[in-house]
Amino acid sequence: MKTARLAAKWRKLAEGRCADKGARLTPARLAAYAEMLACGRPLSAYELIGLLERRQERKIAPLTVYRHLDFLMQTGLVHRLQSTQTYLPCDHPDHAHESQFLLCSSCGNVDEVESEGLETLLSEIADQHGFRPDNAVVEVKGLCGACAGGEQG
Amino acid sequence: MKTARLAAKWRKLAEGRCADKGARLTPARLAAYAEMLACGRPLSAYELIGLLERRQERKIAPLTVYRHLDFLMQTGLVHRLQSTQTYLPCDHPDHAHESQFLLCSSCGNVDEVESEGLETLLSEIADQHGFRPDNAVVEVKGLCGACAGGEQG
DNA sequence: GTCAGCTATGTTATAACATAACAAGTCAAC
DNA sequence: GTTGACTTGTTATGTTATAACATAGCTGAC
Repeated sequence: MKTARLAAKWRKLAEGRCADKGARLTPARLAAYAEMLACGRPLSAYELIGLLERRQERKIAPLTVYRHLDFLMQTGLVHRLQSTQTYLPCDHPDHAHESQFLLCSSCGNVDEVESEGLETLLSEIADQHGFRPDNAVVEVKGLCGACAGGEQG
Repeated sequence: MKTARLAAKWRKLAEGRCADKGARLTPARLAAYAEMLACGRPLSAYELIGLLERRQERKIAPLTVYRHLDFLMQTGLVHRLQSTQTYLPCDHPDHAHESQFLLCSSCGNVDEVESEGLETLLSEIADQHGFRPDNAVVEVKGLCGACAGGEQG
């Protein structure tokens, strides 16, 4: 199978994470992951299908790719951006974590950040409302430094 | 047009908010809003279409309802839950605000909360990353008090 | 009042996102 | 090498959202 080049470091991390969970990082799954890493920006599922089809020169059914995405999300290698319905490789696949995202409306770049303070505060807020939190979606839209800077002059 | 009953208080608030913006709260828009309020839980666009069709005994095109939803979101009367692709009347339509949501995975109930502290913290985090925030999606999934309590015994 | 221009709505079609059901292949354990 | 679980392929369909264009209705200038 023709796959995008994937830096050894990332492959090692991905394999490690799958091994931890007894999950099989098959060639097809690795190919999807590699393509996402190579792309460097969030992809819709159908964009990913297109890239994989071009790379492998064959048709790939949506369901196939959705299954790969589900797998990669479960292993923590990939995140889904709820507000744009796109998928993005995790920036810190070396450890489990909750993530928050800064999405630039101008260039489309996405910054994945981790803030313990934010998680704590969210827990407190939930607690005040008698709510037992499981996981939180935090996606901030705005302008990244480069785009905001360029705008101001 | 047959529409769901809408408490005078809510209608006044809605009319006020539209008047402020020079926006026209037409019967069709009001009908969509009233249906959402009457329902009391988040609705998908197509669920809303179904309710409106039953109420008015005629076919309604998706685009029509999406337009009403866009209008209601712009005027701040309705929010979209990104993580479930559903729509929910705002709990505090008397003033503009950013909102955070607590979504119960068990009963489907959604609590809309406002936390200045959270907004401040999000701003700080954005700032640390040279990011200029515009708006933030904050949706916490978990169990509401009632459901968490029932589970524990 | 009526005409022009804007806003809202209706209609038909299609794009984009996601899953269901079932068959076939692959891999690991025994 | 057979069994059983997991993975992938195939076809079909469900769900969410928008495009393009026509019609209707309000609004303000005259």
